[in-house]
Amino acid sequence: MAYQIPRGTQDLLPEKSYQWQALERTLREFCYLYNYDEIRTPVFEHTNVFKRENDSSDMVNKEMYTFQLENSKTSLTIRPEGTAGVVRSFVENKMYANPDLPVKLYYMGPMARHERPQKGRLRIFNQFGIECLGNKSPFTDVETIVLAFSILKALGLNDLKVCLNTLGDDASRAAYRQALQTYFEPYVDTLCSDCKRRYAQNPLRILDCKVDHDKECMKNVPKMKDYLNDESREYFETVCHLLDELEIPYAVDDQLVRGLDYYTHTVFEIVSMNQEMGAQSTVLAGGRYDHLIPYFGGPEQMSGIGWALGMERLLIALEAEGITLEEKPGLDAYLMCLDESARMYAFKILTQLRAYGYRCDMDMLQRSFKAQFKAVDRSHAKFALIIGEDERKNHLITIKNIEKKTQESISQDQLIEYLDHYFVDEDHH
RNA sequence: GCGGUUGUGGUGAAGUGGUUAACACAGCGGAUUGUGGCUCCGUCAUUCGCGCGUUCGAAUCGCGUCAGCCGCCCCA
Repeated sequence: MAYQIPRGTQDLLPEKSYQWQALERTLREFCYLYNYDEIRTPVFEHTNVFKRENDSSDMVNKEMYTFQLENSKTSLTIRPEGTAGVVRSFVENKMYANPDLPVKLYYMGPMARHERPQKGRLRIFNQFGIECLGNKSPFTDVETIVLAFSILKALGLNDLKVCLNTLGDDASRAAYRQALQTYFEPYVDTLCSDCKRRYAQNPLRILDCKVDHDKECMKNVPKMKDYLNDESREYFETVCHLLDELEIPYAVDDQLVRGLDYYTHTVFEIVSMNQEMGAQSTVLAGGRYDHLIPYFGGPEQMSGIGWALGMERLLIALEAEGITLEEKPGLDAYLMCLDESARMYAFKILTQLRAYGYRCDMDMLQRSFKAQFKAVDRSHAKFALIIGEDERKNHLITIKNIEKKTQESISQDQLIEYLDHYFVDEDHH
């Protein structure tokens, strides 16, 4: 093989494309219902849109596809996530001036991260996400979670777990961070090498370390909730209360620390509990960010919240639960051309059928009668239209109902009427 | 970035140093010049991910490389 697709990328092949279209349709319908509008931002941005000061995440520091063209000083990065570009656009286009805040946006498209591929993880993968910008209210937080949960439920998923936590505001977080460092100080030497690094950089990450998870020192770690100031605690309690009111099931998980550094207050994840998911079972994740809009030059104090779902992972979760969204639909009719002298006649009929809105195709390989009939079967056509020398001479079409195995010859100008009768009157369409 | 595992036609898969690379499915042609899904016959990989090496001889052995899968890290 001379050419092959780059590692960790994949072609969306025709047999799967109907699944994707059905998924995209459902996502758009829900956004329409919740009054979210679509935004499309570039697949690459200036590198500093993603690489922000103080960001310690692997995604930003080790996994970005960053490039610089030979004759250019501009460093560009293929987007590893959707939020930064959307917030950049929100500010750049002064959408914060919209009288009706929050501005509610959704996006979908490919993201690129240089990671080692495995189940549920690709180097180019597709995310669908929403961002709700310019309003800070527990109702807004809950609206986004309800939207997320409703979409996954509507798609048919059952083995779901909604995990929820709060990171508090800056003051709460700083206090907690300090408390963790004080707590872990005597234990630093016993922690894994990654956690030694985390201890200094981002001690919150020690909490969800799998290596150190069962160690003695993990039992009495300080809890975030004990370091929340009143405002942060009340905000989170209201979010929980509203979810209870709406009967959205969730579990508060105080070990939940999102990977991206920009989150504040509410963070959440929806995980598929299905055994077949492999190690990457988080299907959807998001949270509130108080600092991103100001960072990009928008109004101080303006907050946003959003989430993203991995479309490939979602499709894995659906498959794991035996859910097929949509198969390729069969043809209305397949034209069999039995004699080359009749090809033009058949081709005109094909074109006419399409002009009338019928989904059809014809044999182009001059195959045997038998082979053409097999093609009819493979196309799952309702009708086979058999056209040869006799039909052409007499302006006839032999039409065979595949399911009923009945067939008759009709005149060429009766064909549309014949099909309309079948598809419209008998409601087979 | 680290570890494990795999790589033979459109698909599944045998072959572990010796002239023509099993077999099955799918495809195509025919038995049955215009009525399929059954049956039978025929046909379908100058080539075994790619490169280099060992050898008289390599799909089979060695090295390298690329890729798939699974896990770690991390994340959707």
